[in-house]
Amino acid sequence: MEWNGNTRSFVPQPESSLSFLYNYNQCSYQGMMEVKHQDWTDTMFPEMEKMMKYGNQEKKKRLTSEQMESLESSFQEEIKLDPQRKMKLSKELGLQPRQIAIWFQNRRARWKTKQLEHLYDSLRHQFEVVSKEKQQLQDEVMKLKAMLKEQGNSCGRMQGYYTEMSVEETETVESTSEAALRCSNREVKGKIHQQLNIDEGNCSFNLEDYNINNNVPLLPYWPAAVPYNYHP
DNA sequence: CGTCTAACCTATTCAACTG
DNA sequence: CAGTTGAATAGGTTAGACG
Repeated sequence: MEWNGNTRSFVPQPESSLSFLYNYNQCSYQGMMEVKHQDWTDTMFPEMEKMMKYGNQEKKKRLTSEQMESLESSFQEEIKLDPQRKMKLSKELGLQPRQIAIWFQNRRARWKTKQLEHLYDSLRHQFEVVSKEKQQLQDEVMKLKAMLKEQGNSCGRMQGYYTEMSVEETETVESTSEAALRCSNREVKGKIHQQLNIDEGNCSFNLEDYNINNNVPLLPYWPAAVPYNYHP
């Protein structure tokens, strides 16, 4: 099948009488309805599916850097592809609309994977901070307990009073530190909830919106302007 | 309300590329 | 040549149009 002069090895050129089956993308490019490849091959032409899979006459080609750049900048503007933009890009880049759609689909998948990686890093960092806080507070409680015990021992006459006080104070200190921990945990939970809510498969925002609307930036290492295939 | 269709998703495949 | 990347496929879900 021809893709802008590029070809794929596992989809051999058909006999001319059957060429319409292989040119469904061409049809859609001319404004006709897109037909899913699997619809034709799986349900109507299983033998042809074999031919298409195991034929080895054509080569799968990658997009040119110009095509990639253009698609990338379009993706940065808006991660979803509306039909007009698809047709515009298709004409500009000399690619089939289906190719444009697939590129955006794959690009969104890569974007989401990156976002999850950054979310994981961010949450791990927050967890480390909270754990450190917890340890510090526990150390503080231990120190205060030790101090109270020491005071109790050195003042025999007031022992009963201090012993009583130490229990109360200990409880106060412990409840204060626990409250602080609960507060921190709530903050983290809130952030998790907030960030997991952003994209459950239906996102209607662009990258800029995403960065602005979230307190914890998820793209510090992968800014909108940097293409996904950029490796410094 | 059920059916159809288009667009989307995730998971997977496999050719092309790379170290 | 094994591992990685990315274009494309497979199969499922969902939303909207329509009778």
